[in-house]
Amino acid sequence: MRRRLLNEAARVLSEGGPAALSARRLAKEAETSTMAVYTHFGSMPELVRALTREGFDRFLVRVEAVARNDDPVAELAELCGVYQAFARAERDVYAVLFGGSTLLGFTLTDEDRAMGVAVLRHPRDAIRRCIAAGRFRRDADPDLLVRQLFCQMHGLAQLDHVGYLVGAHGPDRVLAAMIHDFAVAAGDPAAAATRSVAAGLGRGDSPA
Amino acid sequence: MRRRLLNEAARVLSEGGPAALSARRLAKEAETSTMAVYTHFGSMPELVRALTREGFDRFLVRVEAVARNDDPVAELAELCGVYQAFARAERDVYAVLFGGSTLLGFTLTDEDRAMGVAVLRHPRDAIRRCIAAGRFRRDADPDLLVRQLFCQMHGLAQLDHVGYLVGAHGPDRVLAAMIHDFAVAAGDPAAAATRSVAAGLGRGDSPA
DNA sequence: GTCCGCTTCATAACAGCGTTACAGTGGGCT
DNA sequence: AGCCCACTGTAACGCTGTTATGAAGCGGAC
Repeated sequence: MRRRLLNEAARVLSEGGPAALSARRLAKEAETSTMAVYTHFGSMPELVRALTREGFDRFLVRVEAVARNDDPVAELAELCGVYQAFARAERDVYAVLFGGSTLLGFTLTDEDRAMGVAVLRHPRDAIRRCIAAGRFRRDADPDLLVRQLFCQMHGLAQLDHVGYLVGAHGPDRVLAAMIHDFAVAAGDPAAAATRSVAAGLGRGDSPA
Repeated sequence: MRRRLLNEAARVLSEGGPAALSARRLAKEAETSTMAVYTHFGSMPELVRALTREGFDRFLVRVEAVARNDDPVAELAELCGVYQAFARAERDVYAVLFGGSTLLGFTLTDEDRAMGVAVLRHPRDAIRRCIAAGRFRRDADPDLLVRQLFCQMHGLAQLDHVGYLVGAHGPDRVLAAMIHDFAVAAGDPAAAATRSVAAGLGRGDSPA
């Protein structure tokens, strides 16, 4: 029943948006009563918490699927592409994980956020390899840089979601430019950055 | 009454957060009945819309208060500082303006978003002056760059709000680094960028 | 002055929400 | 068999946004 409630919750959320997620709606979809929510989760916010944990897991799976290769800048670009692809594929879940969406009063705990921070290990390692490979400056600070990149990726994902990135330059164009400029500012030659970004974003699922 | 309801709404929102904003609570605070909301606004979402319009206005006032000076990169940095200061001063309003917060079912219309996009005119003009002054590359695209900067500013503001920017490097450090790297990638020499960012963020209200 | 019309507000109600108290109901273990 | 415990259906409480209804006040016309 627990599994079934979570599955229905994910389905209702993706099909009907955050407003459609209610205890009574869930009970109807799962062919049970609202009590099932309280025996298995305790409250609706706790059910949402379970949803976020699965969301973090799926996010981590995508990120870990990025293969290590001999061009760390391309690898970093691919990680960014995966980030955007996840944000688009699971808009409403992403909004809860990183966008501050409360969704029935649920708010992230420090422990929840730790799961999000844990994902940053991968881009930070990629940045370290960029430094080791001589692409980024030797005195660059991976911890600071990964935070900057995190802000850029989240800002892009959410502004796109909310509808602010319409017009001349779409989100894909902005994404490529941001990664390119990020690498250049970190020390990568412009031509090399252009090549690696194209290679990284071309690999795997396009965020489009 | 209309004014009074809006004032009380802004107060309740800032004091009690989004969850505290309800028609009955508003009616009690403004010493009237819930009907007042419907005669003056039609619905609660429409009242929220009125709140957002005032939010956009206050945002624009802050941005327009940034004085033009002979260092366009510093001016750009100051604009970024003002952006962060506004996001922190009016967290919940900002979350509705740019963060996709629904707040009683309200969602932005294209017209609403146009008010947000209008604010971007100022940083875009600053970027143009950076190009004209020879600080940024002559072939830089202001429209693309301002979108990149927008993403960075929003990502920083919201990740800070949600609580993801704790630890070694706080939001102020990340902000300075992002603007610096943004300028460097656009063509500004690192030393000049460092100086201008320090000057721009030092001016006016600190985002801290 | 008196009446009309219009705006505005108070009361009460409806449907929905999360949540809870209570009364089973079923299956597994002794 | 008997017992216990996890589970669930029903109904209710207090909250939400919203609406129907009626009353009150105000401004202008005659």
